[in-house]
Amino acid sequence: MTEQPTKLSTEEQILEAAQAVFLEKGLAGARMQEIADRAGINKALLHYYFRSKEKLSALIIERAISVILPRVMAVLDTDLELFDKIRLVVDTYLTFVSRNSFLPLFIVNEVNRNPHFFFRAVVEKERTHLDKFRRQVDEAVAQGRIHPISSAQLFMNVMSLVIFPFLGKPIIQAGLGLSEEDFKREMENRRTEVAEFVIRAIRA
Amino acid sequence: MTEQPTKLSTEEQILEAAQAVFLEKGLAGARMQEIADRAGINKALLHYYFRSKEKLSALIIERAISVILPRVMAVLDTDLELFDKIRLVVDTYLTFVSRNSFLPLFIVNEVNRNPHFFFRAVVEKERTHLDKFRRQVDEAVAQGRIHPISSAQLFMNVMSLVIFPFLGKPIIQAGLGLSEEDFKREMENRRTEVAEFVIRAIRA
DNA sequence: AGATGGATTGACCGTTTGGTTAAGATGATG
DNA sequence: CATCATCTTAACCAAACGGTCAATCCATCT
Repeated sequence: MTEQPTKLSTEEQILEAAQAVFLEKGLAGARMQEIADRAGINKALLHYYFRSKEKLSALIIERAISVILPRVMAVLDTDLELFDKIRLVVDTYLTFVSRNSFLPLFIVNEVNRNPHFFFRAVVEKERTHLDKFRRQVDEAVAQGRIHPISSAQLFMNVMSLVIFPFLGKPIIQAGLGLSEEDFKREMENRRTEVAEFVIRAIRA
Repeated sequence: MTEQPTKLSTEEQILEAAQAVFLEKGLAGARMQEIADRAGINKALLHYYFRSKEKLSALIIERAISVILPRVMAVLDTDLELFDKIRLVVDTYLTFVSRNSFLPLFIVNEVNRNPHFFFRAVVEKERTHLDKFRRQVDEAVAQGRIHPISSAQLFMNVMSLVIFPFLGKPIIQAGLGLSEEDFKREMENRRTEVAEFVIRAIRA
């Protein structure tokens, strides 16, 4: 029974602690001391590995984005038929974010606070995937298979329906009087309901 | 031509400056010095009017929420037929937020950071309005006028479609390659498109 | 003019914050 | 065992921060 919980390297311990604190407190609210404490190390060591708060936070932001963005983009890039693609992207995203429910708020926050960084570092290489989705939508409209809708609006709608509930969780919970379990159950329902909602909205 | 831009009282000047800084930098990122500077006053005077950062921020948060929440709730409380109600709430919200585009991010942030405050201070008195909307939806489902959908899911969907684009603006802009004017135009389109999207999705 | 009381200020204070430094562990290598 | 680079620490530092204070300003009233 030698306790050895897959001992993480100091660097990995720091990154996990940093991610936890940054997601919880936000960029400005996070303290280097707290990150060090949670990583079980000294504050000096923290600066030894990652020279400054800025560099550490930039790393965490990039890590957070690069973990979630490709997941969605990969689905949008498949050759699935449009409705199935919508079903899959909704399910993929909701499944993932349910296990990382602080991520959306953090990303949305920092991307708004520093759009340029996000724009250049991550999106420009991923835009091709979106082009494929856009053509697919335009084609379906042209063929009369779906109601006239711009790909931009449809993209926004799917993103909104999938991401927002995690950002607005306390508002929704309070507004509807949902307990933690209630909310979780409703989120589970969304895995199928959102896609069908969208499909009913656009099906010709 | 006596320039006199409706000279605000010192207190009002402070509140406006505080709101601007808090929305821009977030709660933790905002500095009392910057608020004082923007209000054109001394930092000591700032504490003379509002004793601490906490009390000032609590005021701004409450102000922000109480400005936007009743607007939506009032619409949900009207006797309009369901589809018209959806049209109106979408239009009302989008019109208002377009002119206060930093508000949603700020509110979502602080409500997540301190849900209890939000829950007790604001929502409990407003939940009655939502009950009316919920009954209306349940009734429409029972009568077969709309597709089976829980009022919770429908509420989340409308909220999502209306609010998220403002939170995810940089992501959407980058993803779709929209200029500032492009984005603004798409948001203008949403004023009518979102409601019709929702109605198509639920109409039996 | 003098007194009163709220509004306003510059100078100051204690604490917290991100960051540094110099001195030691530690462990692999010759 | 000596060497050397990598880790790790306690102690420290300057700057920034929220907040306070005594002193002034200034309009109003007597």
